[in-house]
Amino acid sequence: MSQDFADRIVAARAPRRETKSLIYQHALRLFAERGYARTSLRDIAEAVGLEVPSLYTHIASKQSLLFDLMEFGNSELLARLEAAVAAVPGDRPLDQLYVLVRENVISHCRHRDQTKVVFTEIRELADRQRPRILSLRRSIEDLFRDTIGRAVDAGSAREVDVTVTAFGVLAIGRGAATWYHDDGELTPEDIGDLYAEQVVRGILAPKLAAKWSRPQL
Amino acid sequence: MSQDFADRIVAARAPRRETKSLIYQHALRLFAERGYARTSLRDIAEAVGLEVPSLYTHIASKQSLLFDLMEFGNSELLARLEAAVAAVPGDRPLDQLYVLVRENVISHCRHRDQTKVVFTEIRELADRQRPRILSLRRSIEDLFRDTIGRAVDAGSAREVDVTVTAFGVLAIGRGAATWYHDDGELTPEDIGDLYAEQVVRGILAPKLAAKWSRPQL
DNA sequence: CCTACCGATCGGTAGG
DNA sequence: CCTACCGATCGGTAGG
Repeated sequence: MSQDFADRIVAARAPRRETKSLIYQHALRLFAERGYARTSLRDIAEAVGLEVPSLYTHIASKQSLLFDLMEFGNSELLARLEAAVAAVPGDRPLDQLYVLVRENVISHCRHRDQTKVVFTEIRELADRQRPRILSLRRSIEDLFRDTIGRAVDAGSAREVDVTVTAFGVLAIGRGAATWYHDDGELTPEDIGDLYAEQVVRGILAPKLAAKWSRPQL
Repeated sequence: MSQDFADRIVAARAPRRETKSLIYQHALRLFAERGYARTSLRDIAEAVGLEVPSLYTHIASKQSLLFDLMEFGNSELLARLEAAVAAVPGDRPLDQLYVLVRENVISHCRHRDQTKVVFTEIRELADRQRPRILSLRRSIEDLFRDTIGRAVDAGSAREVDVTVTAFGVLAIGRGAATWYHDDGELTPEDIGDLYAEQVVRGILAPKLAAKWSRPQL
């Protein structure tokens, strides 16, 4: 066995974290651009600067790569949203909804690749992997449902269908990821404020319409 | 050449319209379920009850099948939306917006497979085919932009960003296609009314908030 | 981390 | 509308 061969086998047994990170970065970008089914392991390997079999030092399969990206993407979004709600007192549900919608829009604009992959490629997961991702997604939906529900219960919002309203709000955020560009006139914060105000006014109790104004954050 | 062979060649030269229709029906369903890239011509042929080469009596290629479905889906939606707006006088832009949002939601709920394919598979089109589809999509967007813009100009709506608002409304409709089920409690019309009211109230001039009510259709 | 390789599947064609 | 077939590409493995 030559020195060269030995070095390469050692490299395979002591995988570099940096390489793994590059694999995930390029996989996310390529999955978002072309879709999971149209991205081959050859594409990913080439982007990273490896041969295909070398990828298997770092990942278990193409599918596990997708699963990891989807789990991280959903978890990160959920954490951001929970932090946003927690920053506003619970007795002001309309303001909580405002920051929730705003943070959701901002996150989707800032992490467009994550959004595209997370919401387009669910059907590509194995049946065994899917429940975990759906569960995370449901937690996000529940956060919106709960906040809207408390605004209704407090009499600050009209008696809207909580689930349908929540789904509409979530769709607006995902939509932003499909058209937002960094070189546009509006920042993610601008867009977040714009949608948050429309959503709150859309369900606001009419008696509050004249005096409601955007929360000072 | 046997009688049997001759019959089959004749059948190929005189394709039945019914067969072509079945191919498009099953292709739409399968593309919506699994995605274009994950649907093989073998899947489609099997669903229709043919062998793969027989498909080519009716279609030019897999890609042309997708293009035809996307062109039809977008054209049909545009026609429905234009009809909805035209049914309301032009001097009532808020009511026009209401019926526009409502019809958009209803159409997406009723034609979920079309929605899924039309908005997910654009990247699968050839560069030569894509402009035609993007042009149809832009006409739909313009219809919303124009209606919202006239509501703003008339002073009935706040001075919102017309494009961002239109994209939000369109996203809500597309979103409905992903979660609506025929066996739910709400009809497409219910959901259409719900979202239409939220959208109109969301941009309504505050001075009109107390007295605005859903248009009688 | 690489070379060499494999079975499966793909869209599509030839020819009748 | 079918049988027979093809070159390209896929995810992944053996072995060092």
